[in-house]
Amino acid sequence: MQQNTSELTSQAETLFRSYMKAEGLRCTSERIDVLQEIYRADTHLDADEIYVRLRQQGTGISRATVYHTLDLLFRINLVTRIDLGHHHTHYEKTLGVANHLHIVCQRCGKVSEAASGQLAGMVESLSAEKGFTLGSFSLQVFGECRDKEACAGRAAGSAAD
Amino acid sequence: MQQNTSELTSQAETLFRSYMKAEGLRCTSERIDVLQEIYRADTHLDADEIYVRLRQQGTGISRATVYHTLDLLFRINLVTRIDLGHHHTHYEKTLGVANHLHIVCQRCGKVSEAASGQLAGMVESLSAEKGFTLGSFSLQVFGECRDKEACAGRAAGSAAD
DNA sequence: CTCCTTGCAAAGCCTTTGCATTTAC
DNA sequence: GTAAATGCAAAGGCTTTGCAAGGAG
Repeated sequence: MQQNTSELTSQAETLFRSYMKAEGLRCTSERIDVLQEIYRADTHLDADEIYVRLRQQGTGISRATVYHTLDLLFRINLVTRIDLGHHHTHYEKTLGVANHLHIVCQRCGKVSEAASGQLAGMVESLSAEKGFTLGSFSLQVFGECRDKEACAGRAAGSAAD
Repeated sequence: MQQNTSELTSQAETLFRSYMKAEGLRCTSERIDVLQEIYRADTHLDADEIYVRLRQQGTGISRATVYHTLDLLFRINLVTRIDLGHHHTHYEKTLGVANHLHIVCQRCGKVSEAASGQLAGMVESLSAEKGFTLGSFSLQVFGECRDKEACAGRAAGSAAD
């Protein structure tokens, strides 16, 4: 069911190229770089993390382009926007992982994930009932770790982005 | 099943007072005002909308206090934070409406809601499996209105907050 | 060759913070 | 009376924007 990373990445790239062609937009190397970076990652990233990673790889991309591209990729549903309560947006791939949710501890800030195909199906049918075509969804759960020791060991808010 | 607004508001206020007492914090009129404003509303509001509404009612509250209070109310799970893709946080009451999701059209910006007790139950049990105590959750669906006419009639992005 | 994109730097906007004053308990 | 909370204004940080230069189709 779950596909591997490189398979997903090339699938995303193929889709991206066809969307771009369909809309008369251009496949620049910067856009491909951002797309690949998100699909290579196995977790959610924020705009600056994407920028820094690309710069470290020698790409001369600018922040403005990263933001522009992220908007574009979100619009065509290749990336999903999520809000982990850190007051800035995080992004993650849409393809291949569209059935999970984020569990954020309000005490220590740790972010866990859980997956459920049943959940995805339910979201899909609720959207359909409302006359919507589903692109992507993002579900955040705010609560507290039951394991107080592990939780208390981390500073609130400063934890895992 | 669904409770009326004033009932919910007083329930929230009672809970608020007991939380404050338990933590040695104070029940100021500003905090009560913010809480009431959110529970009176039948939709999600952003920080500035809350600020403006309270000022219009003659309250001399400041923005700083609105933000502080929103953090506090979120921490004790009396309000839920949601991200509708507008790059700033929206807030809504947690009590009485904890089982719904937001459906955001990426073309026209319209926000619809759908409710499902089954969904809430599933989120609850997924959280429990991961060792988490559920406080609140927020689920946003991004997609497109199937009714193209109604959708095209609104400017993208600028619509319903 | 044309028009979309990029990149820089500045502007914008939401949110947080420092500190003196006020206030709940 | 005392610690907590408010309010103001300034700072902070993420994101967007204007415009000239560059590049894909």
